[in-house]
Amino acid sequence: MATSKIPHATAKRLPIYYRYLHFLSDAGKQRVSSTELADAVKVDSATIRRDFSYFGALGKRGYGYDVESLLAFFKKTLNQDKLTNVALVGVGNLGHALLNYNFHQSNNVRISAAFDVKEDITGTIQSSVPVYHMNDMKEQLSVQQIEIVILTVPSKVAQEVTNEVVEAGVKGILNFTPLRITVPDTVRVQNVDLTNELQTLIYFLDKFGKQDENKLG
Amino acid sequence: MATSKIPHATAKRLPIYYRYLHFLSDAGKQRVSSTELADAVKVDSATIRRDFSYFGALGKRGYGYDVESLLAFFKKTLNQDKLTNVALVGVGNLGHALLNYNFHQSNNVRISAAFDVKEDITGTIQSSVPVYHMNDMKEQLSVQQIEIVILTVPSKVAQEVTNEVVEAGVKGILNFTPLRITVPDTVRVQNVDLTNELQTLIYFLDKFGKQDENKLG
DNA sequence: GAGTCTATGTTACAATAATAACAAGTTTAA
DNA sequence: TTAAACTTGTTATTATTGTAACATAGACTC
Repeated sequence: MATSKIPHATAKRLPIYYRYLHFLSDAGKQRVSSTELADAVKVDSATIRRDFSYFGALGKRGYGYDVESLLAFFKKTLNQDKLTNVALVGVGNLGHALLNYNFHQSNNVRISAAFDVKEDITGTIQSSVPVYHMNDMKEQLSVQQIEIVILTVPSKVAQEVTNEVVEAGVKGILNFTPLRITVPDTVRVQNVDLTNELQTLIYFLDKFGKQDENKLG
Repeated sequence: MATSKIPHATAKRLPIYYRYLHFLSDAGKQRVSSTELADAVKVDSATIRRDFSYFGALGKRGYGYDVESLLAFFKKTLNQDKLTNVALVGVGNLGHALLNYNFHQSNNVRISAAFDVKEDITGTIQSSVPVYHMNDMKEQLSVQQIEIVILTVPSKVAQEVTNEVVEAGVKGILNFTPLRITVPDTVRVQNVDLTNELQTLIYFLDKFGKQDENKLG
């Protein structure tokens, strides 16, 4: 099957396409061209056509892509046709915000359990999500057959907690801690590093600034 | 100057190196090798040496890198030696979490102003940050000479607000909205798309799952 | 229904990034 | 002081990603 050798770079763009198709569909648009898409998602039109072509001929020459059928195709490809249950580990500032964050809106994802050590919230329901004590994590993850975990614990305990969720059979971790956690290669980690993003922005900004100065000088 | 042609991929890794050097310094370590670093930050040791070499010869053969001097070098390179003031636009769930998020801890960044339209929080101070009304945004951004903005507004108004901050002279936007905003090419955008990250993770997970099945079958 | 127009899918090319390999300094130990 | 061990910096190689170009299939017009 062709889908087994989708380039990483392509795979990362699929959700972006998917979301914009959703938007077009909601707006009642029937067809869309790669150029139009390119403008909206800021990806070169040739890249878009190339990305799509890995999945076969999804469009029609001289016409473009049919919004509904393309949307349906990506829905299936991105597993958006079935609900994915995930767990949130660490209900601090960021964790709380993610509980409220509407992953479910354009995304068929639900946070079905949260875990923390703080006695004042364990046993309660936060933003419609039950919060369990970390002691019960392994059991709950197994029972609920949760394969994906959002990690928002303090970095001090990040590796320790990671080991635990891996033992519980988790296969994917969305890692919000600044640490690069160690996992067996059957487990996939996606890092979201807020500080990094900001620092990178500052770094590039400064470079640009200097260039501008040169131009002026 | 060599620093003007640092590859993008390298630049994105600099903050990761910086943070780990910080950790090593705090732990009192004197020296570190590329292999050791590689293990901690999950980047190939050759890649690390290559990355570093863009900035000149930072290490010593047969010895490794001196933690303190490397840290000092990156501190300067990443502009961590001076405080960067940023503004937060949109004080919703995520915005609130980011106000509490400790950017300042290992990062010399401070959120010095926040903006929103909600009358119940404008004029108040949230997590030690004054919240202004969106109507005063352009003025405040200019007065406070803020060049970087964290964008956490509803996607509906994302482009509109973007235009405004750009007019106010902002040069970098950390975009948390799922929309790919349009800016002049003097402005840099760094996208942080939480839904995307999660979807990408789900996508890859599914592919791996299928592969495993094949292996078993 | 023939001709023009349009936008895909693909092929060829260019740029960027990652990895491997190793020569050349430095350290360390004897 | 010498040699073995180590680790960088760099060069050569490979892999990945992005962009350009265009032939081709199909849509649209009259």
